[in-house]
Amino acid sequence: MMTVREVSAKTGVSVRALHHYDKIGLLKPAALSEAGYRLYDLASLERLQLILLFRELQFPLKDIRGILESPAFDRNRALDQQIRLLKLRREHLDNLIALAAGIRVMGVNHLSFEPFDMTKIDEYVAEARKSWSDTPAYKEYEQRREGRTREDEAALGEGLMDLLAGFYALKDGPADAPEARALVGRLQSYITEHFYTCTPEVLRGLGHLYAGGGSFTENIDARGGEGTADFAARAIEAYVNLQ
Amino acid sequence: MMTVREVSAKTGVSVRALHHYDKIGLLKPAALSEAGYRLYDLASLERLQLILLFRELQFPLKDIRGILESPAFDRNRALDQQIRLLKLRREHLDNLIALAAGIRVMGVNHLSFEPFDMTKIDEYVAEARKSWSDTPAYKEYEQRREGRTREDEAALGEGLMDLLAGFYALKDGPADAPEARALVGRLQSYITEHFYTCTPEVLRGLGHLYAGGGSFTENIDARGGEGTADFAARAIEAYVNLQ
DNA sequence: ATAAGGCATGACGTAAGGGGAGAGTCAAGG
DNA sequence: CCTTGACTCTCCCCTTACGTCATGCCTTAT
Repeated sequence: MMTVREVSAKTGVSVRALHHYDKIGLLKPAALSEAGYRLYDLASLERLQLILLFRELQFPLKDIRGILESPAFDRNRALDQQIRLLKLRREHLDNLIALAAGIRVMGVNHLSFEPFDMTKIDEYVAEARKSWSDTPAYKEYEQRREGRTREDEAALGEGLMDLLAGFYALKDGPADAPEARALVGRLQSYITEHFYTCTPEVLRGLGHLYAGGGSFTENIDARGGEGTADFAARAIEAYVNLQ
Repeated sequence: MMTVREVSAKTGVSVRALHHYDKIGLLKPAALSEAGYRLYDLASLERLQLILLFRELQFPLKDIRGILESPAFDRNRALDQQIRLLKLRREHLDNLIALAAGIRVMGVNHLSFEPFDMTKIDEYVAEARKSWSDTPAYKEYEQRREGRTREDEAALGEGLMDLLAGFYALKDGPADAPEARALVGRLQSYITEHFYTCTPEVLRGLGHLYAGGGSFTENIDARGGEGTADFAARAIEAYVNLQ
């Protein structure tokens, strides 16, 4: 667990920015100390890395949050888009270099504004953004998120984590045990009720997300116990297959 | 003469941005129509091109204004710096591409924040900025500009242009005629009084600027008449050489 | 135990415009 | 001559992503 200053030193992100990211819900600390100090873990760093990658491409922080929390989020697809965008911007820079060099040698007469044209990049950004936010599930999620305060959100998150932690007690039984299936059912209802309509497909996606070895896995295991996320994923898989 | 809309179409800069650049004195229209419409000419476009080049590198608009108006401004030096900076940024992008690709194939375990590090670029920017603003003449100029309103500035600019236009009447005589030398003297006093201490060296630099074929030349000739800027430059040269 | 430094919250400031209101202006057609 | 629609002007408030204090608690080393 690292304090703000340590994270800042490791990542180059200012302490103030971390405060900001916390406030807008983009990067919440993994825990709070007794005194209310923000404490971050490796999962936080991982998420921060992705945040910086999107930020580097001028994505609005709100969008980054939306993307990272999207039920459709797929790291590899996101990275592929990032790479494509970065390459577009590199091309853009090449054009600018050529322009500057052109002015340098040809003098004032060389008037040209195409190199400043960002429409291609902007279009790709818009397209990428749409590809993340255009699913009905995401729109629903966004909409519901509107009218909630930060406390509401925290409480809802707690509720979700509590449900997930419940898988720990069952993790030595079969993934399709009645208790496990019941818990998955409650999970699905909870998500549908508070976040977005949780279809079997979405549920299956969540299962993969939970067991994927990333920050979700860590957070869930930190709450329930080692293996919780993995069992939850298997229980979800079994549940969906038996629907 | 083009209206805001036309400039916007040609350059991709929004109308609102042109308003903004006008308000902060970064790019004033070449003229105003009867009704107060902003009218731009080729010299405006030329200046706008440089503005965009600096803006692309995240220079604050205030700094861009300072640089373009600096008595030490040298387009070629500026362009060389721009090219260097653009290349640094391209390197930065290359690093980011490598990082994204690395995460893509190596998964979550690949935690690294160096590619986000901008200190090298920031340092070069700071250095470049200093190289423009660190001359005593520039500092003086900046300081005097502080306490003036937009009207003050416009009036002072008018006064300067009036003086320069005065060279037109003398342009068929010798560059070192007594009238020409007197006018250069008044020009020097005017600049020293209202802008910055106009040493002979600075004066010579201004002469080159006026006759360089850029926006200065055009503006001066538009005010005085064809050949005004060129004669002014020659008169200044003669004046300085005879000091 | 006392000072120094880290941390928190809150309020305000900033840059570079965006967006819209309300009003004047210009060119073309009826 | 008048109207209409497209432009333009000047306020003025809004936004994003933080920077910058101010003020006060927390923690740690001496």
